[in-house]
Amino acid sequence: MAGRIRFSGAMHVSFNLAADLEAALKAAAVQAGLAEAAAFTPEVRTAEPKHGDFQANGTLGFAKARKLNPRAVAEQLVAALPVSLRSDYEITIAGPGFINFTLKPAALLAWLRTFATAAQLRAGAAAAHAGQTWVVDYSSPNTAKQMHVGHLRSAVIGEAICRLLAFTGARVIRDNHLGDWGTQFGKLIYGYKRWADPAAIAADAIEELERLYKLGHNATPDGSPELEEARRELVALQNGDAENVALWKKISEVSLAAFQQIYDRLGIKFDHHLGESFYNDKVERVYRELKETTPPIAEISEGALVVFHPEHPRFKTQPFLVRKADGASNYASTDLATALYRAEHFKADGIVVVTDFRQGDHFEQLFLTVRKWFAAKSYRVPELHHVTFGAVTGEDGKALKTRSGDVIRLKALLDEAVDRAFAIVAEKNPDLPEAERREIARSVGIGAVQYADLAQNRSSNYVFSWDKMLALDGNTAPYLLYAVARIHSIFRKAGIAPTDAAGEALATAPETPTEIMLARRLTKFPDALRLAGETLRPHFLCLYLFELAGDYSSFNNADKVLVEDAVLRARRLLLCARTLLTLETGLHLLGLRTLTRM
RNA sequence: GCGAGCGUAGCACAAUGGAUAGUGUAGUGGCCUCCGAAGCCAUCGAUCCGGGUUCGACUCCCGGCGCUCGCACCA
Repeated sequence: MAGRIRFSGAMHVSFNLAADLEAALKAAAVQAGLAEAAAFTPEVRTAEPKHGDFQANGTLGFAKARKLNPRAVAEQLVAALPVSLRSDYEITIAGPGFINFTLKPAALLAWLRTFATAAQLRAGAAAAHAGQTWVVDYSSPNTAKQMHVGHLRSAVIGEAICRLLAFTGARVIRDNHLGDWGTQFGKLIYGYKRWADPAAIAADAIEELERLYKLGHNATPDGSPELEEARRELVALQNGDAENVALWKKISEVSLAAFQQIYDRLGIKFDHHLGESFYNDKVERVYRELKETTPPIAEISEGALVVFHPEHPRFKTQPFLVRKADGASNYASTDLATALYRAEHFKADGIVVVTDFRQGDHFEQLFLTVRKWFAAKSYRVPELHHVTFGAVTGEDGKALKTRSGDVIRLKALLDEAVDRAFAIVAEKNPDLPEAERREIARSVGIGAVQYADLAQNRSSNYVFSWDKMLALDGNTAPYLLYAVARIHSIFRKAGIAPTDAAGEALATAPETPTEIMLARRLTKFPDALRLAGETLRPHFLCLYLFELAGDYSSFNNADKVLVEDAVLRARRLLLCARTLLTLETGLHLLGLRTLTRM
């Protein structure tokens, strides 16, 4: 994949230019005969535009550690770089010893010509996870309950991660790990059998199930005979009682149907819905295997089966409760069984679980346990990642809770987003047909909600506010979608398709400051993909796309595209086409739908 | 009590140990006989406190302060 960079002559243009520079500088260190050249890491990074396209920082540390002059080392390295590379970049040594690389216009043009389609971008990016299988566990709501704003982040972030992994070469398995088993079903069945209203179920099943759960919960206080009855319902369910199993299945079905309506709006389609119930008969093997290793990984403590991690400062005393004292399974039991299933059945190379940060301890203990267990049994250990995010909180700064009574439902949030977007479309573009305005409002409104969640990295909590989540100005989805729509508009006016490459042959290298700025930004897409994919943090891609849209807007404002001069026009149309390609590809990776008009 | 995450302009965020800490929004001042003003240009304004490591610290380490959360049978 890597290989030497060649914009001229050999006609090979690499996708990830930073990676090529890294390799070239490493080779140059050997070529230049530097002492301990093998220990030299160039540390090539994308640079601030004012400094160039890429910068190598590695000479500073390398030189200092060996009491050499960093600038002199940098000079030697640059002199040892291949001629082809030196003809593609302006190379300067700056400050204490940074090596700055700025792509020359001809090299920019060569890169833009080479990566002209989504398939070509994908082929370039696919090396990162080629041949790997990744299971992504996200959304994972509890059945019989409404999805509320607290469920949004896992769904949106999880889907973006799936798409990023798939684009960078992985086979991705989307698994919705439903909370469809456990003590709450005893109370729900108790309530259902007494107070279920068939008409209400037909109208809005989840609404009715929530009402029945609350009734069941209130009717079964701690220590009451009613609670004992609810427990018997649960035991009956777990022992395969026909009536309760049928009821449970119905609850799962209507819940899933309701969830799917939300998923459809967010562009999410799961491959599997293997909830906790699926692992009910798979926990015995977990208990057995954790006990039969030498030394045993799990032990009995206070009647429960627990795992301690003596090497860990906290988990040497804080137990991981794997089986309850009454013999019942819990969250840890099913999660252990889940990890094994994913490793064995899906042959996962990587497992990603997307939940809020409050479950951090649980997953840290889970992963520690899985690694020991798999190692002891000689199972292959997949990469294990807990992707965390901060909780969405209410005005009081406390986490939003389902029982608080004033939850904001996901459906209502999405409806509100679409309504707000519709009001703006109607105002800005009253001439569009009603149906198209509705369609635009759907993409803009839902996209704004998705983007608001994806654009920030912070795992700190944020206070829920309609205005913040539904903002349509500034660094938001509408800004990016607007740039896309304007580019489509130009191609409509020009009477050619953005993918029509025929006219591109005339295009020359970028010349004006805004053309060059835009072209340089386009070549950074590989690095944004790499960064977002490696760290499982989609906000790096958001940041890149926002900057790209900004550069495009400046270009669009400064340089007219549809001019008489055929060469100039071709040059600018090429930039428009590649910007469109990159923005659309990137936005689709985030799970957004793009528009040709808005 | 033990532990984890977070603390950056009025507000909301960014910065993969690098150069003069970037953006949005709010404020101020400009730009539509010119491919879409949901836009562009300019300007104002910030790293919680104290040490340390480093050529270089918002970032890493130590000690405080503040907020949120987790710590035995919920998920």
